[in-house]
Amino acid sequence: MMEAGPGWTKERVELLKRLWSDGRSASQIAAEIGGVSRNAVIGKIHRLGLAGRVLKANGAAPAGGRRPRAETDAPLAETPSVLAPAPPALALIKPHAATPSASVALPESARVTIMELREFMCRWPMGDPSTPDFRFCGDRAISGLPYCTHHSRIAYQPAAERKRDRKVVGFR
DNA sequence: CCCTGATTCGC
DNA sequence: GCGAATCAGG
Repeated sequence: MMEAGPGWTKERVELLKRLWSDGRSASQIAAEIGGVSRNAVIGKIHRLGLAGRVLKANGAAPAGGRRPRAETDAPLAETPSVLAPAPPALALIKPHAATPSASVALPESARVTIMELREFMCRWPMGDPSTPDFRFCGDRAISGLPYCTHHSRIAYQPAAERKRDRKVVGFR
């Protein structure tokens, strides 16, 4: 008894396929199946030919991919960074009234001033820039993006998803 | 700082 | 075939 080395049995592969097609991430699947790492899951996915869950008709950038194992010391090319998400309505920061008032009641949970903003903090504006209680979200931002996961979803809503969600989000 | 999948290559 | 290490990117 006790299967010592549970390889990719039929059942495990089936579970893998089901979870993957269900939209679960590799790490989640790995945790679900157990005994395997996220890399193992991804590797198996590829060997099964299930990779590329979301195919882009445009044949967009391969997104990811290790270099051909050579020229490790290639000069860093400066990426143009064309991404300009344009925050909801933050374009009018008046120079006046930037003084922090003391009698302002604001939740201390993840809400920071511009001085407290760090690179990995969410820059989602909260409140009116002209009022003293103007703060930023301050939650942990996605690396490379100015917003946290929650606000990134709001800022970068895909056209397909935007159609369904017609709720006005507004800042808070 | 966290995460995602993609690829390579020794085993 | 397997998956850790590494890579690119959000």
